[in-house]
Amino acid sequence: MPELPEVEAYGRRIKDGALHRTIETVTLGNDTKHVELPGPEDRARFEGHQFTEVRRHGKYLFAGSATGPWMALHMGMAGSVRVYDAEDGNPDYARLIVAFEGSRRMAFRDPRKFGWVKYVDTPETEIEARELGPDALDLDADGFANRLEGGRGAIKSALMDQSRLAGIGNLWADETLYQTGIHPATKIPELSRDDISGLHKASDRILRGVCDVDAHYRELPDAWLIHRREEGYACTRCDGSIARIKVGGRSSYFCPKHQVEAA
DNA sequence: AGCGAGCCCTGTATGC
DNA sequence: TGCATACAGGGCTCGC
Repeated sequence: MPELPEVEAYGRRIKDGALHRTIETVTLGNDTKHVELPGPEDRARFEGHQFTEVRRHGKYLFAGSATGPWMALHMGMAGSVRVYDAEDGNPDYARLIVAFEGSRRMAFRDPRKFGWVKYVDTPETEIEARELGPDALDLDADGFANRLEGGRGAIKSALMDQSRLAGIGNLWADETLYQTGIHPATKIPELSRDDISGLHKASDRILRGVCDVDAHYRELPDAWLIHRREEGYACTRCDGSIARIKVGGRSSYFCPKHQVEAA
């Protein structure tokens, strides 16, 4: 689940339940052998501090404060954040647990172990080090077009390229292309200005829409692709049916009838 | 530059 | 029920 809107939802959980509470301990959870997590010294840096601020850049989440340490989190393919109380017990697949004074807890969960957590001085240094592009929701139409400029490859790969713009992954790239009527393998130079502007409008609308429902997919409009990412399902925009191809090595669901590749 | 392949590790769904 | 296989929303590295 962890693309921009899902990560935004995890950030909201922290804001709603874990801010302005003094951190007592940061401990490892279960089965952490293959998970990249802060060592004892870095974990200890958080003790006595509070998270007063949560920031998200693309798919990266940061919790910290103006004067204290920052915790950077990346969800990988299946990670999530949960805020709960000690008496509820730690959630499954909890890899890192932040214990605040009282009983409040925050866990980084990651069944597939592709995610990570680390100590960072500031979010900015981490964003810079990873060469992330601007957050997808911070781009206006011109900015969006500028970030795609110069690309010669498939539009879907560019939308998912975190150094061009940060936050869009496989799901919402497919959704954006579906709603714009553009084939995922279309080369960028073949797109018109209107195509690019349409992609910007769609991605903005989609990402905000998913944020608005806290990434609860069932609350999204019935006509969206998200509800029919299966080969053979009926398209909601024409009488085509959903197909799957590989673009940039990733499964891409689309409607071959209304998402036609330029000749 | 951009692409595909391979890889990281594990849960879930499917087919036999 | 058990077992094998394919697949999953991310991202890194390598070689062409």
